[in-house]
Amino acid sequence: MAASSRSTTVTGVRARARAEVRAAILAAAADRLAADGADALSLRAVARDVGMVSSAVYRYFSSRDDLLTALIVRAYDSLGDHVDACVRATAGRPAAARWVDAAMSIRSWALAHPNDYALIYGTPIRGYAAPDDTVESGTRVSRALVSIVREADGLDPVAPVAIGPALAASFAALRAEVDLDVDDSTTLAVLTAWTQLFGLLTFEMFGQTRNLVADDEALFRAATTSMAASIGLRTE
Amino acid sequence: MAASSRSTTVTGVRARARAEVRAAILAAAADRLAADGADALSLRAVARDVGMVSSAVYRYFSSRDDLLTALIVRAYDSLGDHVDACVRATAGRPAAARWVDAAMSIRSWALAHPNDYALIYGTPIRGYAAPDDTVESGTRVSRALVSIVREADGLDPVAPVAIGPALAASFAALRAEVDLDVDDSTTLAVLTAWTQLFGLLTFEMFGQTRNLVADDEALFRAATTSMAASIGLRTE
DNA sequence: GTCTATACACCGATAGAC
DNA sequence: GTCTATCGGTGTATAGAC
Repeated sequence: MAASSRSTTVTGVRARARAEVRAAILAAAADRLAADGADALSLRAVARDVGMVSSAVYRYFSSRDDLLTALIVRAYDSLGDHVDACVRATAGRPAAARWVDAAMSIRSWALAHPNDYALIYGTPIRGYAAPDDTVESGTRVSRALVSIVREADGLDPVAPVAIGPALAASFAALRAEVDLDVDDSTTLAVLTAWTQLFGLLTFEMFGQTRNLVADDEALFRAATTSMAASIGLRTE
Repeated sequence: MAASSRSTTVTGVRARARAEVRAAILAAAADRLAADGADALSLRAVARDVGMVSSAVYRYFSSRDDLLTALIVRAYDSLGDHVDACVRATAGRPAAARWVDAAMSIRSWALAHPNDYALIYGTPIRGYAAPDDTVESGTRVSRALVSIVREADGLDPVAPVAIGPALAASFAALRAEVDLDVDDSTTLAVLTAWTQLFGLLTFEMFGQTRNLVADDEALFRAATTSMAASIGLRTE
């Protein structure tokens, strides 16, 4: 009799209830994260918020790190959605402007979700190796930026840079991975622009540029505009 | 009689003993930091290492944050010494090579002291506003990089970039602060190269570039070489 | 002044009753 | 699957011995 209740319908219901509780826990954890930051995210506090006892949460997330991993994926997807929407909305416009717009949209997301930004681009959690789950979500932003280069209506040639054969091989594999057809110097320029974008943004988010300039947004716009030019993206 | 012992000599001895205990605690904390990272740095563990009870440590550091602040200053100075030595050692050589060498020395320091790097360039400590003590030590690296530009034997002109009047005013103040005499476009190029350097390094240190290229050092060298050129630093 | 001892309120995690 | 109880750990604070 007990065995007969193990139908797919019942397990389906159970699985759904389980997924709902999991989602509720995750939502509460996201609220805590936004309010207090990842450091202060306590599994017990999350449990209290959803009306459970702390040990019950362990049925849904095997550890605090597991919960954080889910929050990382959630944050990556949130940023990915944000940037994808921006890139889609600017389709057809000049590539240089699209690059700057995408950069500005990343910045606006970061300013709106500072603790999420810190979670994914800040110091990794101690003894924590990002599971494969996070990799796919994590590359969405890079792919969105690359798509702007790919869809550009012609690229101005960039100043040639000496690149060794080993690095050139890595670049070729990278281009195949993201379906981009440019030369090595442009590949380097894209990578450089990418790291510059997040370097400046991370500096701003983490206070390294405090009192550097009066208007952080203006600096960010100028810097990303400059980097768009260095890739060879055209302004019209 | 008790009052007579309050001579400057005695307080001098006391102050010295106090400084020595403080230094011992700080050294133990630095060891813990290097071994386990800032997250896991516990005041109690440090106290055990130096043979004290946790509450006794509070006589020397008013809180865990206070101890972390001292470690931040220590890390900034360690990096500052490292880069200063590199910049001094390359005096007279072509500016582009000096820039790349300085960048490589920053990277080698980061690789040798990953937890110190995370402490100063990673996610800020929760609810922690860097005291003024850390600012002076924190700017040493930037000043070292700027000195390479300042001492360059002529700069190639950089592509002009449109910069608004407000940002130009900030740039002028910045140049006065670091004693650098270049135009606005070059100022932006220096800032961009600076953020690119730390952006790529942070990406590497925090695992964001894992599986991106086979040789991270080669990428770093190529990227910083490219940025040196974008500043107009000459190769001979 | 410096240290010990102790207390408080948390935390992540686990064992085991129901 | 959810609960209570518990363990060993933490930062922080205070009282009091020397």
